[in-house]
Amino acid sequence: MDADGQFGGDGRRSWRIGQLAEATGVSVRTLRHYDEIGLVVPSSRNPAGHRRYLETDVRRLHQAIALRGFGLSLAEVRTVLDDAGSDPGGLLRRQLDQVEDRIQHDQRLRRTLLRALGVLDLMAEPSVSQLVELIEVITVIDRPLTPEQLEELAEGRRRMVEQLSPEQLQEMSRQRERLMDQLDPDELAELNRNRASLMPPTP
Amino acid sequence: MDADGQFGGDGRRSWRIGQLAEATGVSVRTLRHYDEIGLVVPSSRNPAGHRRYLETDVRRLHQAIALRGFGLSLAEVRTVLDDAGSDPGGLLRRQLDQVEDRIQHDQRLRRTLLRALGVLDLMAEPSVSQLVELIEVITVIDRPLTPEQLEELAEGRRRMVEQLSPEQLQEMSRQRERLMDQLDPDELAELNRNRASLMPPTP
DNA sequence: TTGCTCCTCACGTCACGTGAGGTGGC
DNA sequence: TTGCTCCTCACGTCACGTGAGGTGGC
Repeated sequence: MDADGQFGGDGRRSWRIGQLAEATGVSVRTLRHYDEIGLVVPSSRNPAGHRRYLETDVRRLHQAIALRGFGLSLAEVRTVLDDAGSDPGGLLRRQLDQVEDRIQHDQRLRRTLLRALGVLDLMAEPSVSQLVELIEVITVIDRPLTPEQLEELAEGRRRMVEQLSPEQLQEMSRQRERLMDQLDPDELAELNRNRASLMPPTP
Repeated sequence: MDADGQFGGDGRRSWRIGQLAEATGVSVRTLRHYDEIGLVVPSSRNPAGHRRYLETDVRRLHQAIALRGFGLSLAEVRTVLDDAGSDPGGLLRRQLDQVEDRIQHDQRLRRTLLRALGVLDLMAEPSVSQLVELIEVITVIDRPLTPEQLEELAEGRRRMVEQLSPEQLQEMSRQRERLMDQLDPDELAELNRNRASLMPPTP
């Protein structure tokens, strides 16, 4: 039986590019790319020029995929695999720093988005232009709203509500419920805290 | 005084591209790029072809920068600013989902890196090739090490230590301290927990 | 013999960075 | 007059995706 592989004269298993892609979850194009840049070059080709990957190539590929998963660029992956006397502890340490920075940044972004969702809910018929103003308020000012801004929001809401038909009002409340339903309890709690924090501090 | 701006016949302030870049923190090239793709096009040019940004352009730019900060692509920023009847709540919601996914992914990666740093510390003279094997063990297997693997690590350590001079041993311990010093208390605690969890469960 | 897999170009993507070579403005 | 700022090409980056057009393998 030799359905998913092939054995050379030396008895060692070899892989076709498609089989290897399937087995590792990367694309055939990716394998060709790694070959092109010399990162993972198949040990041989068959007479027709088809790539034949041997065990040693497969191992190197697995290593490359793992390192890439650590966030290394392909150039960095190459220097590590070719061991340019680099320092593994420092390498991991730098990667750790990068991930932690990105987590920090994303957590700030997450809070901003939750805050924006909170304010959006205060507004009547939040049009995109209003959203954009809101974003400016939140990101540029990044402070609790002034009483005037709150009044402006409330006034806009009143004006809109007056002009809406009962059906439109119902639709709005349905939309709002849908939005709230999509938030998990943690997010909802944070959103409510944010909404409260938008109000200027009571003296 | 007209040192950092210019007023047209209609009395409205206009900005030169360099001033605007300075004020907003984006590069001049970025402003030219936004002009090229029609995202933020200056309202006019002076006779020599120099871009003149008016207040309205500056506002649009601020909005674009804010939306880009939310992780939108420039194409998405454009559709939002040009209001293709898009739905702001859903937009924010999708962005929130994306950030939360990325946070999850990065937190997993962070744990893997900490785990790898922990194992690295168990090894003697961690060469890059050992690091790479380690990575395979951690990412592919992702389970506590077997007694055999632990013994292999310990054996490698013993063999290395035997061959090292006292100076080399001292240098190694210095390096290890430096590595540990760079970790904050939270990370150290997690690393120690990880190191403990690498051992197979005691029956 | 027929699909299926493989091959090599080669252009496209995304958001700009980076010169090259030249002209206007204070 | 001298810098400084501005201008327009136009290629480079990064890790592939996506055809186009053709050939080998089971």
